[in-house]
Amino acid sequence: MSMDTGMAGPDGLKPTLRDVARAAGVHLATASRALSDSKTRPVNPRTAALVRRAAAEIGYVPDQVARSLRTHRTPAIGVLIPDMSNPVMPPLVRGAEQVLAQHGYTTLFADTDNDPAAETQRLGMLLSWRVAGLILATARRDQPLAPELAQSKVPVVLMSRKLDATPVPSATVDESVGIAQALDHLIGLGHRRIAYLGVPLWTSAGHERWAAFRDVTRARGLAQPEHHVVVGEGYSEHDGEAALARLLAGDDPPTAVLAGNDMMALGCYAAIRRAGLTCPRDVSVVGYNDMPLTDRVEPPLTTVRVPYFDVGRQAAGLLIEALTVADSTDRSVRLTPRLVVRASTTTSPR
Amino acid sequence: MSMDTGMAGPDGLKPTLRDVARAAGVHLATASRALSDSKTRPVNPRTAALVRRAAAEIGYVPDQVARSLRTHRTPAIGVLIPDMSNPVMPPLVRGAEQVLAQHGYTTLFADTDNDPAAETQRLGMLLSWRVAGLILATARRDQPLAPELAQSKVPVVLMSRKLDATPVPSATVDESVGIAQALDHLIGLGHRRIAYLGVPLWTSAGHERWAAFRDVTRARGLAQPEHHVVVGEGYSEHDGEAALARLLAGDDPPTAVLAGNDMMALGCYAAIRRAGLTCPRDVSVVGYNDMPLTDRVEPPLTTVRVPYFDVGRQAAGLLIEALTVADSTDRSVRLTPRLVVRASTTTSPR
DNA sequence: TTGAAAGCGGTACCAG
DNA sequence: CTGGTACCGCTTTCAA
Repeated sequence: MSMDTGMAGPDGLKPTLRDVARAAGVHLATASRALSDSKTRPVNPRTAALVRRAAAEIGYVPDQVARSLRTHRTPAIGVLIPDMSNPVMPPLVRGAEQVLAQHGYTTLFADTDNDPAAETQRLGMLLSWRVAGLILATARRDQPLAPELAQSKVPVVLMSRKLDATPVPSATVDESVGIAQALDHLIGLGHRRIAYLGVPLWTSAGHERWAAFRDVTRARGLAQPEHHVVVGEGYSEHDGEAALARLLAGDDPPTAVLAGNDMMALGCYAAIRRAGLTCPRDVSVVGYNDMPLTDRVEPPLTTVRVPYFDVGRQAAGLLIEALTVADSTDRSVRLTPRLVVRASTTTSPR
Repeated sequence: MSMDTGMAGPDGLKPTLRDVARAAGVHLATASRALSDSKTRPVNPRTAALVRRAAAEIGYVPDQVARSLRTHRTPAIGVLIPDMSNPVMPPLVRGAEQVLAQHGYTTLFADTDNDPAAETQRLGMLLSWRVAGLILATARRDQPLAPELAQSKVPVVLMSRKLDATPVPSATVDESVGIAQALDHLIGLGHRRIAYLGVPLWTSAGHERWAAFRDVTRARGLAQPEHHVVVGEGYSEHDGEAALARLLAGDDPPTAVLAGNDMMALGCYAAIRRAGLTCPRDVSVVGYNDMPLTDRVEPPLTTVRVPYFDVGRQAAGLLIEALTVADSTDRSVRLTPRLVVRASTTTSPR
């Protein structure tokens, strides 16, 4: 009842700064300064060494929780991901985590499983931790930022996403470049009837790819029949297959297809095969994202390679900047994708 | 210079419990109890409602940092991953995060990039947060647990890994089942000269697969020439290709290959092609992990499907159990993989 | 350069 | 059932 209260004994609980101070024979405050060699408060080098040695000996690990409470600075960043099994996510997260850790930040990870309820729950979790900033890969183009975020002052950066209405800093990819490269490649091969099987428009990337397809085809003077542009709610292999199957059964089947992602492109392979045709001889196919193994399918997929790892790094970089630099104008970063030509595209049959 | 210090004004910084109490016209302590309706301390329902409404109105979010400091309970779990771009990792992480979040825990994520230095750094980070527990997917079979962990009392669970010496709870897969199924499949097809191109032995999974291969071949009475079992430091597609190329150029080339992972199996495809042979006609190939798109390569890969998502869920479950149940015997969980037969295997040519 | 002391935002024990 | 209050572990003024 006398020595068990705050008692962080040598072999009891985790050693605290007090234990270090006692072991080094200095005052608590001195120990603090010695360990966090603050430029502002000088400490006698010999004392500092003493303290540091004592700390090491008793295995002292500073308590980030206590520190955060006191300083109001929480070196932790929340990262919200819609679905980690989407192959574009791992490199994004990996890039972000790498940069964050480099700067001393801990990554608070949350996978929302594309579920709004889960997203709200996770967001509350992260916010209650008083994270210094947030990286969102979950934003939907047409939806506002969660109200909790809007009013809280936590800096937010969007990763591989953008918002229509609200200007939030973001690291994204210039989709129009990817689409233009893909289209010009096909056009160069003589294709004129090019279909677009897009991913849903509720992500900024999906919307931009779709818009770019329309813009570029128009700019190149391609009279694109409306029904050759199909964008639905799905983005799976099956969605790609179904969409192309319909077009191939129609009056004026396309000679080439640009898919909104690689899985849909692979679905096109199936549709082509099922129609008794061959890719690329009868129909050329271009994918998007260059996910792993797309170079190993048959035929190897021509696709747009997107530097997601760098997008992740940049997103983290933007956030760090917003956290450190004072005036940090709301900057955004845009990276450039690149078409990778493989064997799923060839000259137009007609 | 005057209102930026600790000022938690109504429209200034984040509202605290004090603001809530004031708004509701009750005492700080009462507000605390009302919001965390603890079973032990009864609160008048009307008061509670009052407080909750006030909290909602001023947008109060409890400070997890302050709470943790006081309670010594930190609802956060550190998850250490060797490399998120390894296709087995995303489902593992996703599964773990899902369960952790379900139980109110925040996931502190760290990717060590397979770098020991980074691992130490990340571990320190997580430990300084006083995480309630740790999930490690980085453990190397033959290495002891990091000393920081050994002495700290933080519960640890290994995910998809095990340790030789130290008994640490783990969620893993019964590799011997996967290997046995693969081998029996090949043996059933008439193969007798079966090579094993393994992943490195420093993961428990790698070691177990290798050991299982030896055990099962012996048990089935297959006289396996030593040089048909090749295990090196690499596990890439190229490593698989090189290894098999060597065997195919030798005296007694195998008629079938069991690879330690899918990428190596795909490397085998290349080696076979390059040797002027055909898979599966001349050489059958079996992979391991069933990573995405292995069903779309040519020929579709026969491989062992491993339930990594569930392994992740189980790992988190074990940790939760250790955190809640008192006696929590150091349990471990072992899931069962399953061979998926596709087109890269067929009857032995001789 | 170091010691003393005041909290950060909560929780929980104690008294009323 | 509610009010008062001592802290959790650390940083940071203010004095000495």
